[in-house]
Amino acid sequence: MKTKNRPPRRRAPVQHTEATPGEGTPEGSLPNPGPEPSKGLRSRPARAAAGARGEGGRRRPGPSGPGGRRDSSIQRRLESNERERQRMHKLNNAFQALREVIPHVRADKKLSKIETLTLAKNYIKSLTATILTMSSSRLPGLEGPGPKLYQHYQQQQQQQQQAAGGTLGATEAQPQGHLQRYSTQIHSFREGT
DNA sequence: TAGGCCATCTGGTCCT
DNA sequence: AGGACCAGATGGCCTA
Repeated sequence: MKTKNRPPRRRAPVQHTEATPGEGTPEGSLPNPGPEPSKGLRSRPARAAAGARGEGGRRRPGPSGPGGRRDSSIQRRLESNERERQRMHKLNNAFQALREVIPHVRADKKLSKIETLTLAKNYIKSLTATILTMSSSRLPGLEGPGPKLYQHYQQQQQQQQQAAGGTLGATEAQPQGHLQRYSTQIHSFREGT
């Protein structure tokens, strides 16, 4: 496993799309839709030139005709790109928030996304097991062949695993239920109910 | 230099 | 209809 201790990289949005690559539109000559750091974005390094060469992004199969897209189509694409960028930024923020709450050994190294998810899953599993074990051990009348609550939990896990074809971690369903309830609560609070 | 990770673009599909 | 979501493609950056 490699170390990934590097400053966060950020790329400039490639604001192009109207001209087909190599079709006479000079790099960066596209209409700049407003000032660069618009829409609350922090400054992003310039990389606008890349787009005209088809960098970062699927190449279009070919020019659908001379001149490329219509202006309205270009505008929609640019807006869509911006939304996608924002969406990915939000996703990355969520990853960062997750990194900050999972304890891990390599505190000096940034966890990759896959590592973050894997650790989070295991962390939740261990916490769940701990809670169940502790709570069942403190409940009266649960002596006998182990904590019944935990047994029930394990049974659930097995059933879910079978239902999912054994490909998914069984614990996914459990936190989602909690999230669902939490989300419902948030909405209730917002609406003052 | 290869491989891992990532940001971005893009078109398709789903959802509201 | 428009936005969100998704997955493929591409290239940059970084480390071993």
